[in-house]
Amino acid sequence: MKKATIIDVANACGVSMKTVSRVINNSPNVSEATKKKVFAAMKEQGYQVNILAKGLKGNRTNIIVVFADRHHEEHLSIWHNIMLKHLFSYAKDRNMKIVLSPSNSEKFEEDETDGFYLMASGIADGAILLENILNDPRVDYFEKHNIPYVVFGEPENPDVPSVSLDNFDVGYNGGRYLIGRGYSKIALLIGEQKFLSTQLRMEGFEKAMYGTGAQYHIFTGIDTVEKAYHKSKEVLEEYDIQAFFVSGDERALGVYRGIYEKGMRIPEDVAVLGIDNITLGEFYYPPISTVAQDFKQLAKCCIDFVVGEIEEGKKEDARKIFKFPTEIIERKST
Amino acid sequence: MKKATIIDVANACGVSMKTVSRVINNSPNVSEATKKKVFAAMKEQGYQVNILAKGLKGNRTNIIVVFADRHHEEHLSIWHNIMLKHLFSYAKDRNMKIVLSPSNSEKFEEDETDGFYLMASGIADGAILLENILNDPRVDYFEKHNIPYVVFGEPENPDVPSVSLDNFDVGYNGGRYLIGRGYSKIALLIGEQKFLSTQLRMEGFEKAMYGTGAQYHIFTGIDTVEKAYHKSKEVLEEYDIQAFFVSGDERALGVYRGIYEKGMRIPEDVAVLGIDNITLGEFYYPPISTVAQDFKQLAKCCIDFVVGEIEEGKKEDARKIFKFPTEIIERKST
DNA sequence: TTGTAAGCGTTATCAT
DNA sequence: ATGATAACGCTTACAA
Repeated sequence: MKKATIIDVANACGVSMKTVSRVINNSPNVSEATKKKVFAAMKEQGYQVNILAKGLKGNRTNIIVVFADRHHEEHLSIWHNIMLKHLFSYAKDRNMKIVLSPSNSEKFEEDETDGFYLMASGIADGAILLENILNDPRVDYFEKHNIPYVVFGEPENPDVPSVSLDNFDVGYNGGRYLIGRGYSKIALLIGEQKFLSTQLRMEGFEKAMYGTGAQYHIFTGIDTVEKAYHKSKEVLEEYDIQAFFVSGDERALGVYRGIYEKGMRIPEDVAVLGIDNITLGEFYYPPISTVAQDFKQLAKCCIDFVVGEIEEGKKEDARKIFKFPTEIIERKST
Repeated sequence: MKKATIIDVANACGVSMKTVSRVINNSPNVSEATKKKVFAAMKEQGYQVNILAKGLKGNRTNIIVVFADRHHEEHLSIWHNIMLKHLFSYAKDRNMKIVLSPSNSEKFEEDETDGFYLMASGIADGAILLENILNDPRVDYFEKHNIPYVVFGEPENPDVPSVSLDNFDVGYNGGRYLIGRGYSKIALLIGEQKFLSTQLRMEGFEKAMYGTGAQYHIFTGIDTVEKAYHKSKEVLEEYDIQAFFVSGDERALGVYRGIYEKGMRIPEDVAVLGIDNITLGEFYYPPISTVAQDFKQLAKCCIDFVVGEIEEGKKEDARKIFKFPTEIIERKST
């Protein structure tokens, strides 16, 4: 069955294609009568606007692409699930379509298989980059071609529009909280040090430790559940630790296993504090205390920024760095 | 900066646009010399094919859309993460782009925000529906418009191309395994009964129990971690249970919590067997035994089927129901 | 209020 | 082996 075009609809109700076009885009100058006729014919024929044709003319497609990096191949985490949920749902409120596409920052230009191709063709009006890559060449592309975008993550470059947690605050908040709860021998398990977010979290944490007399150890490069598991066992063997502060609730589950395998209890023998507040964390045993982020607000901010630029164009003077505070959610692991 | 078109490239090297088009699509009749020239000009100008224009001409875009249903709003689970990872990665091998889009089977036609719009515009060559919905109207759309697609999930209708686990086998395998391990008081926690996959798993499970003298209880409607948690506590209060068989490793984590909160141990007091083999399951405490599916093969099958139809058209006589066996992975929870 | 014609970037059909 | 020209479905001048 062939799809109905604007011309089919026009013929069906004896008007020109332009009139149909006007109705679709609800231009002001159409009589109510013809409008009715046209709508009827559209429904009758199951007509749907062809975004391809619309986009080819350089018009808005109302599509925003979310790029999830495929650096580690294992690209989607529980964190992504929650973020995407809010992204999808808020985009709908803003009358935008969202698609998720994998993309590799390293060779997006040659690779026809890379989701970035969608941008080059004008299929999408804007983009959200999940995960900030150092000196991401895609950012240059966006800038060069004046495409609205925002990166989610700690901005390395203040000229890049970004939405992120206040990562210093994450480390500081968590550290203060643990000190406040009376823990004074703490291990921080955190991701790769090359990321600014990692560095800031570390700095915040150290600031919180400063002057408290607490003993602390920082272990970087812990970016998978598996590494978190192994490292936690190692740490428990070598150090006398009262609490783990783990960057990422998901990874914290590995730490739970490590602790239990050492025959210790949570929180009686060792406490665990996570980061993120993923839904699943409430069902760990015991439910994990965590440095929570407001996913909904974060997602809203990303979409609002990009849609704003799509609708009103880029403005030189506009604010483009957004940092959000975090909040401690105390459950049973501390 | 304006994007380079085929005409820009053509002018740059003094050939016609058609010749450039030939080079892009590597048609046979082009001399090596011009081919070289054209490639050079393309690189020089940073030329990338415009999928929009290509698609408008009715040609292949090499895009496959994966639809994740937004029935429960919380659409993406850990299961999806793993499946998507393999879908993305195998699609790349097949030289296809994949995008994920949310879509609601109920009102995909009116809702401009629904990812289904991508299909209607011919942006994508084919589709994969994750999660099988009863009498999904989108399936009718695909059939009517002759669009290649496959649904992942137990086929309710044998005319619908589908890829799924052998769900009877899932229940049977798991049940047999538990019996074999000596458990004779078993609770099965499983999703909504309206789904055929649920029914088949139940049937398989009951078949495995049949004649063994085992006592078993089946609880349906357990489709979230939270429900699994509450139900497990309830069950432990009311019944004398030796093992839980939980549909979904992710939900099984809730059962772990329920068991521990009752002061029991896994597997000494109660065993737990999951389904899926999600990566995280290895880091539960104790690591969960599970009825495993071969995600990679499943993903491959989906892509191969859809790409096959895209390339060779639909064939009436072709096989279109694919069922895959499962395998027990024994870890420490049983 | 409505219609006509040109063009967006590509590929297909003819020619040469 | 290469090139001119017409589509594809839509929007946007510009007319009427």
